[in-house]
Amino acid sequence: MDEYNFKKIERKWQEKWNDQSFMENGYSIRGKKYYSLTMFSYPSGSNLHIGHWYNYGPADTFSRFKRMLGYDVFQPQGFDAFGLPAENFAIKHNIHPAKSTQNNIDTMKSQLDSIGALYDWHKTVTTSQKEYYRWTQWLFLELYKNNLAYRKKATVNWDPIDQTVLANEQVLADGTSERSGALVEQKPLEQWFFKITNYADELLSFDQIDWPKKTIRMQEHWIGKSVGATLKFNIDKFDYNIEVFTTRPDTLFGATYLVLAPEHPLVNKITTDSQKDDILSYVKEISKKNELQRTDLNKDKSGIFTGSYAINPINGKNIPIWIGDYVLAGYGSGAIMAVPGHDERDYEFARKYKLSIVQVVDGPDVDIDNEAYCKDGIVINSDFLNGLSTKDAKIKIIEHLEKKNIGKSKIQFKLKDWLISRQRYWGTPIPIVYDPEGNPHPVPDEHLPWELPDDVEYKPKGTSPLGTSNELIDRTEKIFGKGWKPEIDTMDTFVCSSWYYLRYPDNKNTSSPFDKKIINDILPVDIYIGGAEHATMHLLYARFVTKALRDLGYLDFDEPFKKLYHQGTITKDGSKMSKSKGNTVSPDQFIEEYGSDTFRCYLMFMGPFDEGGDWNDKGIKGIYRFLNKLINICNKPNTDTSELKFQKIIHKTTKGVTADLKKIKFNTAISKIMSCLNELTSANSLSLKEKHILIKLISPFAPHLAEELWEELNDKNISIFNHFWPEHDENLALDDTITIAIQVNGKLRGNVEVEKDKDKDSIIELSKQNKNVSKFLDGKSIIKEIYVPSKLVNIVVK
RNA sequence: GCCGAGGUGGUGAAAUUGGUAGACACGCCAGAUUUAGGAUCUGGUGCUCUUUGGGCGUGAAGGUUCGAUUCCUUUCCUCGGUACCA
Repeated sequence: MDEYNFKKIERKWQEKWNDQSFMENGYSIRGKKYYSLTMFSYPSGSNLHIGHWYNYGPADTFSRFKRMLGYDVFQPQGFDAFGLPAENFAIKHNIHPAKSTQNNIDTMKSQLDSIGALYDWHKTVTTSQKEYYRWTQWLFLELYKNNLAYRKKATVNWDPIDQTVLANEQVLADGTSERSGALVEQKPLEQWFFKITNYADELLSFDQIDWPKKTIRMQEHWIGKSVGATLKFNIDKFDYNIEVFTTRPDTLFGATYLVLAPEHPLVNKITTDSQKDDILSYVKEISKKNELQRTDLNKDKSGIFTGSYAINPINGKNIPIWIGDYVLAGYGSGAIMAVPGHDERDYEFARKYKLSIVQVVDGPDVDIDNEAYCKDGIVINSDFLNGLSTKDAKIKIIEHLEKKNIGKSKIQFKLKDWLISRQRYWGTPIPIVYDPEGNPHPVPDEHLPWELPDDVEYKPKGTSPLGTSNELIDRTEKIFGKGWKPEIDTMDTFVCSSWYYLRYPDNKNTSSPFDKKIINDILPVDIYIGGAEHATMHLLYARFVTKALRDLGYLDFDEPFKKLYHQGTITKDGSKMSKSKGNTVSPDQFIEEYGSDTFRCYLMFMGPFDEGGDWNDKGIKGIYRFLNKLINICNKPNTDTSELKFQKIIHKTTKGVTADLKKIKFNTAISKIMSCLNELTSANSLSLKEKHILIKLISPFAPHLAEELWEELNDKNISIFNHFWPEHDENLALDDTITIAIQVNGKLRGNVEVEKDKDKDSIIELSKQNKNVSKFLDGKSIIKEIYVPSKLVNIVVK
């Protein structure tokens, strides 16, 4: 090759790879399936950013490697095309979202081509197309018919900017919307939910999957299982009772007051007249505060006495009932029994309001005058529980409570059902209609897809845009009868993405979402590569949907993604790239200057794939030099047989690169090839055999250049990716001589080069003779001689 | 606070059953080539000293060991996640 004309080469091979007949030429399917998936993207209309490249480029390198190892690699790509940005864009520019989305997809697709990834484009999906959302609607109806989708009035997270409801997962810790940044409000509305809580326990089992530990931890934490008991407290002078959940029933004798969440329904009913004013103003004050402000109260809990007393069921004592902001309405029953002696929060509250603290657990480092004792120990001051360990006391008291019918053991989850309705336009319509009495009915199959109407007023005004569509209303009445009304909410886009990986393999099926046999053959996904930010949303929803469909008989596996890998984040000057910070780096100028192969290699060379790194403009040059070096080496004259030392270098490199690639260690794999090329520069000539190996080693990293060199030096019409990955010859990969390090008292004093099978004694003898070593031995007595085979000798002297 | 990951040259980083710390690359220095610059090539490049050699060095302080980036204890810092879940 004369010069590295990457523009020409890259354009040429991107076209050829899109030609299915070329890619099938010489390719025999080798029977081992490999489903390699990256998280599909939202078609935004602007160019690909570094994040896309850092996800898709390395993932493609791994897929190509797997293909060359003989796997039948399935690597699809598609578009998560419903969602707010398209709708907001439509509002702003007055373009129909369907149109702008399609434009964006076209741009995005050609952009994706520039990465040069081997995508099975004939298996693509676009979630906003009716050919796809028809089956998202099917999914909804299947769940609905099987009691896994339901409607209820709920206090929900309302985003006042986007004018829609958000899932809990979309509300950030500070109480703002993940999307719009608005402070989220609480609003009671009729909403659709998926019953993900039915699967809470099974979702906690990660036995079958190879996922990053931190992601598993996050899901565990999100699901939040805790084991304890619920118990009922009667209220003195009232006919109500308060139910609480506790993980420490063993400390019931130490419960000295109850606390209700300010929103608890009994608050109004049990507040005594003397406390009414205080309680009302407190509740009012709390309700004005948003989530952020309430969390900020962290350090300073507040509360008010209701004036009423509950009766501790275990000892009959009257204990005051308070309301307090540290009790959450949304967890458990919204009420707690406070055991200040053995709970930090209750302790703090009790101290502040001078409530009594009773110690009921004893342990080695108890200091009840200064802090709560929250550890296990021996139960005291608790009548029949005295002397038991807290563990045994739990069992015993639950038995007792159950017998007396005042409590029972209970497992509580933090996980809530998945709220899927959205008051927005650009999403999958919920295929439900209401009869004149207001009862919901599924839209029958023959009317699916239940199409998204066109004649809507997009502008958000607090009710769903679909409500403005005359067509939808007419359609509903025409099909179902006068007085029938359509559901006007659409689905959360996470519903679309919860099953797209099931649709790829059978994307053109018009009679079902997918063929069971096809799916069972190719799923689960063997490797799923994407950002860690989806840990508790998409990845949890997808697991739920897979399990639900399994139980409904549509597929036979338990988990969608066998192996999960999170690529790291590429930062700029130490912080995340974002438009608002103005620190984004566009790949375009680097592609222009160095080409796509160089760019993607550089991303992989920067550091470990799962750690990401900080972007530096300068380093990319080294990769460009490296690829040019490869061209120079391939340009060297051909000989029949390469010199032995060069053969050895290449086999050693093959061994190392293969091992690194299997471990997804792209950075070290590339550095090994670099070292290899550095050594090969001194060769006057090389055989084609060695050149072929070299090109293959680089091919997953720089696929365009490799194809071009391959075409030049080998098969004219068969892609290098239809050939097998090279295997190294172990004998050639090993060195004949090895360098042994010589230490005296653990300090390096010299080296000695020996044949690889030299015996221990003669190596030690040779070491002692080393000039620099011997001077550290003079006049000393040798205490110990340590020999680490093929590594080092350590002589210990005194 | 809790959970997870991490801290190694001027920079990105290598180094795993504990065995030559800094591979590979950027940058920098010197040389070659060039009218010059750029590009390319060759050599050097952890710090330091009394430099054919030595001392120090993987956030800090201890410990185990013939030998520690690696194992143990204590501690500091950074990043990601989470946040009163009873």
